[in-house]
Amino acid sequence: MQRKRVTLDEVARIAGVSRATVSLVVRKSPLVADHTREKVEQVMADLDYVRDIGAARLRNNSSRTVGVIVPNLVNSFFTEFLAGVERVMGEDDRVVLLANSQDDPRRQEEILQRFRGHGVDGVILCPAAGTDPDLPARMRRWGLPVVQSLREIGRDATDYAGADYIEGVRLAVQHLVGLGRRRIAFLSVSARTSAREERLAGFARALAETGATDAGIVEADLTWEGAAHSAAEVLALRSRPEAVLCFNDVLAAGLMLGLRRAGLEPGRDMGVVGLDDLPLAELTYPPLTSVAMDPAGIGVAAARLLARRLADAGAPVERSILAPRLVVRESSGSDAG
Amino acid sequence: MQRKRVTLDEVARIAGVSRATVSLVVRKSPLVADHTREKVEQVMADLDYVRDIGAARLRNNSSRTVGVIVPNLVNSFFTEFLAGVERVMGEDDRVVLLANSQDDPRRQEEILQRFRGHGVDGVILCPAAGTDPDLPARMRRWGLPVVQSLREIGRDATDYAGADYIEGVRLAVQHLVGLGRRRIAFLSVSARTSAREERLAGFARALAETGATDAGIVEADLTWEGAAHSAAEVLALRSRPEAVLCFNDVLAAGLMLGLRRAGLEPGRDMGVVGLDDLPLAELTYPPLTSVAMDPAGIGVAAARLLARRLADAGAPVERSILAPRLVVRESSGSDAG
DNA sequence: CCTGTGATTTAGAACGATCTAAATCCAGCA
DNA sequence: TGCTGGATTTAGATCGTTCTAAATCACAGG
Repeated sequence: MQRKRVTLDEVARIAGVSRATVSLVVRKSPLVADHTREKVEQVMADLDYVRDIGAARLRNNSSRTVGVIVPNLVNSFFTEFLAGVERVMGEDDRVVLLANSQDDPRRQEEILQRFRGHGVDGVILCPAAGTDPDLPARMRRWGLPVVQSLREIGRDATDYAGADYIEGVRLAVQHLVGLGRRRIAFLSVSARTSAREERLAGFARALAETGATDAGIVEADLTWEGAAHSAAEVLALRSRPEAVLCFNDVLAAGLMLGLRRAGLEPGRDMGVVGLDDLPLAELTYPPLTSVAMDPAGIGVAAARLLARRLADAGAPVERSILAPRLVVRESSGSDAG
Repeated sequence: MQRKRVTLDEVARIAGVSRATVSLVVRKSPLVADHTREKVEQVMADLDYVRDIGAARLRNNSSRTVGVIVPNLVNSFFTEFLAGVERVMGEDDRVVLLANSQDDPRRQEEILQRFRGHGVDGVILCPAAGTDPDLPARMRRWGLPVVQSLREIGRDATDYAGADYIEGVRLAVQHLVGLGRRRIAFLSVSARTSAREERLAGFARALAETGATDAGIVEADLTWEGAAHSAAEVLALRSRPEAVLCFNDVLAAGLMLGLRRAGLEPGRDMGVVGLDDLPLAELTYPPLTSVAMDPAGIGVAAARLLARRLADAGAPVERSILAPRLVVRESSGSDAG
């Protein structure tokens, strides 16, 4: 059923040149004479020739394929990230192999093996929570270039693209303190990742800098339902917080729902700030104050880092950290309030 | 720099058997004797052998790779769809090549050529608006199996997985009419796709069935900002609608924002119903009544259809249409109101 | 001890490209 | 004419796997 492929050989035969010459034309080598090139290109167009990249890779070791592993696909943060990666790779005539680790290191391992089997040129990895710290070293042993992104295992083990979470948290805390809300709680997630640690560290540091008080740290599942349920826990904290800073916008939106169910008005009775500034932030009620992390930009940066590493395997390890930006809406409460 | 691959040959040499035998072991053929199999498997594990799927495909024509083309990645509808596809493919030890057409037929064409070059076994396509109706036929000529999903070019040209949009719209209209809201407007998108046509057709049919009146059709960009702006247009319709049915939840959320800006209370002053039931629907204020289309389930169905077609190229064309489910929240207004 | 049979194993040719090294072409010059 | 050198072109090996067809093995039966 499968129609037989048009091969270099056929093109060569019909164009009356050798296979090697056609190969040179395909690769746009300057070695071929103009009239030959034109003739060959004409034939390729006529026959609808499509170069078999797998066969090419077998010989020259470049599949123009990169793998991307994200821990989930429902949080639009990762999706926008992915869109950024995909755009750059597409421009560069590369193709993205996508896989979802579901934040499970075992699945992640299987995926990596599959990627190896497919001969990917490199991988952009957002490591699953609980990933073996040895992974970057193993990948190096495999000869598989990798860029970590959004999260990180073993600092400086590989190139890395992310946002400055610490600064992001600082912006949020400063904003709240500026509004007069000094008792601040943090709504965190349970999955242990570098992103979590950084945000928590940033929280502690920002409290110290601004002199605000730590009203406590509450953990929730990374779903809006989980966050909604945690509202009770937040309200039961020894010293009732004046504001809650949330690990991300999904949690923040869920928390606001939970607060409202408890009869409170987010923004007025309790300041709520998210992190990430997903499109969602604008649509909640009240609109959510958040810190934009530009996931698409991070994706672009990660893709560029990988492209650079593929071009030069020996380049020094590089980190690309994007600056966050505070987006004030209504959920943090107004100055007057 | 790139570590040399461990090949079948090496494994064979060390295990003291032939390349062919190792190949049989890799493919779990029942032809090899148990003690041989064990010996070879041991060596493979020791050497960390990874089979080169590209080389395999070159010989046997199965890359265990499928391409997926979606028109965008920011709408979480497509992401959940993708997650469903990815899950099934992963279980089946296949890998997903992802690409984003940005609803541009030219980009889509480039992507398809790239996929062809990579030797994908098949494609799951959500055709870009404005795709040449001839595309399915061309793909057939290429010998490239395809399943269309979510949208469709040329009914019955290929396998198709989607939701019953017409029924979904009917559910929504019936619900609104049941609440006593009989003058209903439709907030649509501008991009011409089969999804749009179906929903519009469903709207007309549902109006006829229920005896509700068509308050008009308004078009917006497929962004929440666009929908927010269109609120004015909705309010200016000759006969002011009692409810608005929206092409999807993103538009519905934006519309509610626009209505509130105009001083109206969605749900009370104007019923709003979305389609798709994204996670977002629960987080808007008021929570959005919507029709669940189960995008992940559609993704699963699409993947299964493709797997089936790959197993049997001659199978009859099949359509897999999921039933929608109305999810009543508050934005449609209460019975009492 | 030879032969037939089913169970295993294998040599060697594919697959479709790229690479290397060498061949051929062609003008310019002695 | 014959030689030289740069510009083009090419033959043939090669990448890592699978396929085909045939070889080999082990053992039962005669």
